[in-house]
Amino acid sequence: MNEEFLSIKKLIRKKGYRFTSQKRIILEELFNANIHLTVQEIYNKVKSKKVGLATIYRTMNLFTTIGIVKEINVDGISYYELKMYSKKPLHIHFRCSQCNRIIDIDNSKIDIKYLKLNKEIEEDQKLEIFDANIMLIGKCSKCRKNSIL
Amino acid sequence: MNEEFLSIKKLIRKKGYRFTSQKRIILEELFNANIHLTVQEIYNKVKSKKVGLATIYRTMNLFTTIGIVKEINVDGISYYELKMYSKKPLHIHFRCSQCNRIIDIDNSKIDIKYLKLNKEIEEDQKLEIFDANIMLIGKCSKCRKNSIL
DNA sequence: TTTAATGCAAAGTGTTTGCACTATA
DNA sequence: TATAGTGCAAACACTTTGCATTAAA
Repeated sequence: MNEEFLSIKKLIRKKGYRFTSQKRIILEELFNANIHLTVQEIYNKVKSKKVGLATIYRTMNLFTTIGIVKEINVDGISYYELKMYSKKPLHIHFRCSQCNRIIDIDNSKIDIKYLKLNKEIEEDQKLEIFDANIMLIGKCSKCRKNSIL
Repeated sequence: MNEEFLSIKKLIRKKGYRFTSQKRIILEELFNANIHLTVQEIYNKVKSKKVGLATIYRTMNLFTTIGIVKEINVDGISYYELKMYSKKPLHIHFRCSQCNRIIDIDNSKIDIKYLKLNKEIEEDQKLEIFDANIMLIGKCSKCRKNSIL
């Protein structure tokens, strides 16, 4: 069990919740996946281990509230990904409208520019930004290649 | 009836759909509102005019497909706003996590910077961006003031 | 007149909740 | 051992769909 895992366990306890075997199993899946998962996807992975669907919903809501995961919503479906201890403080998602794949835009130079832009918005509008959901929609490199062939 | 309205009517016809009284009524509400509306909000405004809920769902799906409206999804609920002929080609939404109000970030300087950043992502990742959903989450100026008092 | 679009109600899908039971602290 | 958390099924909220009817072209 690694350090990050242990400190999440500690956080759950500190907030007054019990660290149940279900929470551990779900958390392990989030660590393994290291990408956004839907409740249904998590359920498919853990149903054999006697974890009910309602528990996953409840757990993901709890994890979102205490800041363990980040929720992004696409076409009415929620995707969750580990937020704490992530190397990426903010990141940009891209959805291909052709193959519906969701990919992360992984480029720290762009992230930094984006964070600067957020700062600018904060000053201009006199507000505070805690978080950002950015979903770009377009055609991914694979689908572009295929349409040329 | 203004020019924009007429060209949307023309577009619907050109795409092979009928311009029904229901589509006209819904379109009028979108013009009046000039802000994101949910299906339920539209329904409350038009139910007295004999427009059914299912028709609004069908119409909003059609309008989204042919590019008349833009759909943004917040916590699983879809909001629609007129897209065509809008002065703003892209715009950034902000949701206050305290009062849950959604506001538009209206600043063309920021929009231009954002569009440039999109160009950069396109080149970096070899993809094409058609559209962007940007939702910033934080505390709005009003709630910030109130929490100081 | 033809047939796309509508209204209604039923079905579908993702999520939440009440309650008896289980297991953590 | 006390009570938060769970599994299950029922309830919920938003959305889609089948079908008879209506109205646009």
